Amino acid sequence: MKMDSEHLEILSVIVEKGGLTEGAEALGKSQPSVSRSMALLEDRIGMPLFEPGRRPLRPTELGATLARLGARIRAANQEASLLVRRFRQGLAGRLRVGGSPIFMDGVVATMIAEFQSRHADVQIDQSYGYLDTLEAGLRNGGLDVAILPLHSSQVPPDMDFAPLLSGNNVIACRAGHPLTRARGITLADIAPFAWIAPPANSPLYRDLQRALKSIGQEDFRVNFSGGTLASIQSVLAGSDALTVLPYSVVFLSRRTVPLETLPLKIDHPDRQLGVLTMAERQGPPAVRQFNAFLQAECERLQARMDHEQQVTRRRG
Amino acid sequence: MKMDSEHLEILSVIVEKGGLTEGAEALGKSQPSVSRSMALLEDRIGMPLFEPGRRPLRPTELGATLARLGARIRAANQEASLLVRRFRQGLAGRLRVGGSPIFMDGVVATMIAEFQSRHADVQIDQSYGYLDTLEAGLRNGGLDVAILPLHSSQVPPDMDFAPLLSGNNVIACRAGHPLTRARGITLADIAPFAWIAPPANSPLYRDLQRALKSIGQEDFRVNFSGGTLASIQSVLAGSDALTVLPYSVVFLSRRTVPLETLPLKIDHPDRQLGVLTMAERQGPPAVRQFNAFLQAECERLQARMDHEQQVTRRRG
DNA sequence: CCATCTTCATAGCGAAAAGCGATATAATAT
DNA sequence: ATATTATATCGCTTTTCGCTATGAAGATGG
Repeated sequence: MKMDSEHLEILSVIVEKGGLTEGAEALGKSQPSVSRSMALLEDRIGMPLFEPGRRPLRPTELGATLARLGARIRAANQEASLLVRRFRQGLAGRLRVGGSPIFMDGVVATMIAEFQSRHADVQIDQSYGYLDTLEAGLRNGGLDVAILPLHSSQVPPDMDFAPLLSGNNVIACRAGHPLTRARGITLADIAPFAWIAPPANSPLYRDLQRALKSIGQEDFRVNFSGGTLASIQSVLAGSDALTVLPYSVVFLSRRTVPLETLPLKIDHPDRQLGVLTMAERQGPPAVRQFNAFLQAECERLQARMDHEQQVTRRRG
Repeated sequence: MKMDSEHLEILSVIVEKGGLTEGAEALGKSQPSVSRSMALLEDRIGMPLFEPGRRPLRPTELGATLARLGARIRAANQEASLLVRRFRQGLAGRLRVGGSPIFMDGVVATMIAEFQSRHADVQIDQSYGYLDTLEAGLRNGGLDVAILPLHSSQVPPDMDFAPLLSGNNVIACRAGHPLTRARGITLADIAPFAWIAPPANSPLYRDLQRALKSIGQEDFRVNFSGGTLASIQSVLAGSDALTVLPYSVVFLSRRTVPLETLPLKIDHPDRQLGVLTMAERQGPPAVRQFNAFLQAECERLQARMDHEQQVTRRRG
């Protein structure tokens, strides 16, 4: 014998408030309405919920016990309402974000921290991957957003790509590296130094190949590879090795790691770092909030980077 | 924004069963019905509960979270149904029973133990009092049943009185008391012995006065008064004092306390021990169960007492 | 890649319920 | 006794619920 949860909730309010009239007011309903609801409930269970013939309506033992259960139901319901409200505002939910490792670690992670502080109940699942993996993740619903460097021609037709930052790569080295003292760097200057290579299947690795080829160095010596950004930073800072990194990563890393960029023009790929999402599915509000947040943060970052480059250019 | 608890319950079943069709079946409803309920819920909260365009219907993050809350609601609802069922059968509830102290302690308490073993979840609140207190208790709803000795003329018009046992009083003494050896007891025989008196305002006290008057003894010496049955039994068993008790109390007490009754005919009041209840209000099932139980137990007790008296009479 | 199967959504309709205001009735207070 | 307050009932409309029938859209298997 299933009973109406709504009725139990009404009962709990009536018992709590101590009367039909007050209960009805608290519920935002008319007194006759709740009266009839209770009459219906009493009919269904076939037992009185209130002591008969008492004017300050007093619940029977059964009524009081059911009212307690009604209160439990009401609490769950209110929690549900609250949850929905927070969800709508993007303050709750789950956000599955995947992206290329270096950029995720070097740029996005710092922004996620800030995002979390404003949207405390958004759970973020971060994962790493390159275009094919991320694309599949978006398609099968395992991923809400993907963050990676992409050229507009590579964007699948059923997806949207929102650029965040220019994809400029630079050659990075430790601060105080011998090469940073040279004025005009030549191929011969960099030839002696070993290289730190990103994972062999990463776009960044291909960028490295291409960059070196563009300045005439076909062959290069790799002394470290396969590490995530944290390892790369450590090796970079502790040796005279060189590597190729997105400028944005170097820019942000310098807050904690003493790095510099070599004033060497390399051929950087015609790509932008950006956010790839499914076109139709605009996702839960938390996703939209996150995308908007990333956009804003990256704009600020881009401005700071542009400013610094002007200063550097004036000086150098 | 209040949401329909019923919808949350349906959602929880659907998520649990893994599909609309199976969920509908589990709920005993048609598939279109639950489909529409979910559509309605989605409209109200303005967000999707299920991933769009997926055939083995999969809930969104929000849907899954709400489903958990729905499961909580459903559990409370089921508990309520169970409670009602138990209540209807008189297996749960609260029973407030008041009565005259001696009879409650000596007879009713032994029966309550048996009742509790069959109706485990009936909580019994016992209290003591005489006619006026008990009547008031019944009237103001503080008491479900009252158990006391009453003459039919004393029954208030708005109440019912169900007799349980004849109200015969006897003079009780310890087993092996000097008087029990005498054949025909005279006034002179009992004159030397002191009396244990029930509380001065109790009917039993008036019975004592009346009984002694009926056998010619106007004046009597009281050496113990004011105790409950347990005390009276102890004093009785440990001294040569006499007292007046309902025969049923003496009968049952003999299982644990060595008592006898004097073969002295006393004028016993024209009353019966019985159950007084409000006429209209037939109370919750637990109350009815209890009344019926008392009735049956007392009938058995009466039969045993009648049997014993025949035996005694034949022997004596 | 097409046929088919399963699963879900929609339409249409009758019954039940929930909502309201007006009003009757009953219990307490004065 | 009368006034007051609290609850129950009535008549009515709107919303929701339930069903059957049917359409649409993945998933499946050749």
